[in-house]
Amino acid sequence: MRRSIAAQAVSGNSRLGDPNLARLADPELAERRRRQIMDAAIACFRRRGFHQATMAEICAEAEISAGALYRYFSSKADIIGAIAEDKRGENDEAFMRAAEQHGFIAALCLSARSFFEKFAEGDGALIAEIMAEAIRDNAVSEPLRTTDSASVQIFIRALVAAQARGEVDATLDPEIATNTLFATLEGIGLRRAFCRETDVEAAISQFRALAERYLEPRK
Amino acid sequence: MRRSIAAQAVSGNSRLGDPNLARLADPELAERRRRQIMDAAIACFRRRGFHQATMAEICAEAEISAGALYRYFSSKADIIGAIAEDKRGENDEAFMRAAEQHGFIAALCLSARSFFEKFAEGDGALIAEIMAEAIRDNAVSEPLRTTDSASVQIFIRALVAAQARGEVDATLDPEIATNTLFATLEGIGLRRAFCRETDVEAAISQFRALAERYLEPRK
DNA sequence: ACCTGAACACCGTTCAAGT
DNA sequence: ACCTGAACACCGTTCAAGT
Repeated sequence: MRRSIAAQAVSGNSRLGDPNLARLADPELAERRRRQIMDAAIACFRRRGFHQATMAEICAEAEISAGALYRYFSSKADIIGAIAEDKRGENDEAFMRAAEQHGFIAALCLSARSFFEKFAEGDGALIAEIMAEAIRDNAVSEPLRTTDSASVQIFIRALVAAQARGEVDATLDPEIATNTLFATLEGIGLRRAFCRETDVEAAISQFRALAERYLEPRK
Repeated sequence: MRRSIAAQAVSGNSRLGDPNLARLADPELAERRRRQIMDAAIACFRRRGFHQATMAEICAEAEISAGALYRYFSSKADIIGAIAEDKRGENDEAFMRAAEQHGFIAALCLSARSFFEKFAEGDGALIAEIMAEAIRDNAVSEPLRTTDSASVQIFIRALVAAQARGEVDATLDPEIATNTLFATLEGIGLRRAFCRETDVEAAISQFRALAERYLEPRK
């Protein structure tokens, strides 16, 4: 998902304080270069993984020199952080519409599908690597948490609406429940990738069964 | 958890076919050296992470030369694989006893506690890195899956017993339910590490609420 | 300002030489 | 057989020099 420069400026941009990147004159060129490098890096990371892919490969793929790359990203970890930040929130709009039209659980399963499809396409290890890098490195996780929070807020709103409709148990704390759902989604995706199970439909029905029982109104 | 040489030989040992390691004469020395290297690596990985820790550091910590290390492990990934394999199943015995005495869900929360404590102690990134490495590299994941299967089998047996007692919904498929519980455990641990939430009690109650609702008998 | 690419520092792995 | 440690191949990052 491409994001406008305005959107970049609004959300937490970890590069603002970087002295190395402070003297970029043309913001449009900067955005184009970042996009160019990120696209190249995505291709390389998917092919070989974050730690296997080399900066030389990314430079070749982006048709740029190493020196130029480091004008726009301060490190390899910075690139993966930007990629992850960019990918999050892609499905938020689709989720919101689906939640209004088909209910919370149906919308949840729609998000689950697009998430599980990434694992089936072989992005599982990359997602785990991003996770590891984010847990280890605050510089990676901080901007990611900002984006994550935005998604969580959207899901919380939809969950509260579903509780008001009686679709979801009203005694659940909306924030905890949302975080739990996000956690189970990631957990199921990672575990299935670990077990080499690539059936997306099976993953969705596994997640759906869990979500339905968790969210079901008690009496 | 230290495992006997016999146990090593029984479970899937990925080194058997390695030509480099074929001519180890004294199996007792080999086991001692492997232990020595793994303990040193655990210390280094915990301090600095899998990719940050260098082989030189591990060699220094283990008081062994680089050449000697490579007699017992074929690569850095091989070491993390052996560590992960070694750590799995540590709690299986404790779980089994607790399941018989205090019921399935209580035993589950006991396992959850020791798992979440690892995250609180700062092993979250390492667990994610092991996950990533296992997803990416079959040589890492194969022995891990063997150990994982053994744990799953134990939990399945306890789950079936709990279903027979009416403690857990009998319509749940035991294998799917067990895998789902493992996935949610990992997912909650990783997500909380990502969010920098280190409260173990909160993690357990989050997991317990999910597990209780998921497993509760329907009518 | 923006870029290039050689140079630097470092790290995983190997291998000739020693006991 | 078991070990050492220098050497090798490679990679992330920097920086002097060019436009």
